[in-house]
Amino acid sequence: MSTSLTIGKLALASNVNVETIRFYERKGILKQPMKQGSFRYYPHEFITRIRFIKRSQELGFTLSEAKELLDLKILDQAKCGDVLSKTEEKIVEINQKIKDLKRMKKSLEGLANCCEDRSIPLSDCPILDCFMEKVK
Amino acid sequence: MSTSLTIGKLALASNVNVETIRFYERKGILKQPMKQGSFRYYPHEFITRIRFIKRSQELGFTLSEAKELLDLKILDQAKCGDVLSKTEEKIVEINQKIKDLKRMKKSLEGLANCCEDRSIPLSDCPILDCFMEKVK
DNA sequence: TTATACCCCGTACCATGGTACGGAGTCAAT
DNA sequence: ATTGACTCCGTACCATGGTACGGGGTATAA
Repeated sequence: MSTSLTIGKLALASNVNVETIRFYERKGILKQPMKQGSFRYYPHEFITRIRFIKRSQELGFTLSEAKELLDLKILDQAKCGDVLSKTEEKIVEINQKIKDLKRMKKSLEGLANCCEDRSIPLSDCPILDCFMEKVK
Repeated sequence: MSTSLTIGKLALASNVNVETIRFYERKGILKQPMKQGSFRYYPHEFITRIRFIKRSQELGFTLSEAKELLDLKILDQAKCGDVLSKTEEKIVEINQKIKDLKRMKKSLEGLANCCEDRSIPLSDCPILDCFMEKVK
């Protein structure tokens, strides 16, 4: 039927691997589509769903978080605040990650400053001692 | 012998799991220690080595990168610059990650601003449309 | 000497996000 | 009707960083 896509067409249209779609189904992230015989047939809406999942990943959500968001989107029993809450939690999480990375970076920079001459033997250079300094 | 540690004592002293030490050995991150019979006996130096690995992880290095650093440290054929290079590469990598996270954060914040009333139904709220906006 | 705490090894399992493969079935066009 | 492309399912495998388990051997102290 013209309104349905086989898994291969869906994969092509949403720019993912066929195996990825099957993987998402096994994980319950995409719901099982109608089957005619043994073949899956997807409405075009699934293209949007897969793009939604990919977009969620780009925004830092895991697949199971993407599933939660998609469930809200589909079931449509949800309030705006439900998505907003998840978004705000993710922002907090990202802020924490940025903080951690900045701390690492600072330590690494301090470490790099331990060494003044790149050519001297490691044993005569304090860099590895700096490595073992306590975390700030 | 008093100068050697069994795997359990080493694990205790370096604050990791026994299984973790065996895992590091299988992965070649820690070299095989002397064996008396079938038992592993570790010089105290291994405590420092494991702490070094853990510290490397805290600084954002993967286990295989930690192995490379540890190899430099142990073989001691290395110049200061060898460690410095890896450190500088890691700083670049971390900067990229920070950049990515900031981009995500910005998108999420923009997304959060799409919604003015948390209590309205998701279907009447533009938040999920904002979700599908193109990546800036 | 015997209890028991520790250690051995191999293997399986966890999460995360997929990819790959092989043998069989099916669909569609020529 | 046959071929070739596509799909089916189950399972294994990849990386990353471990944890858990089970059946056996050993070291040590009372």
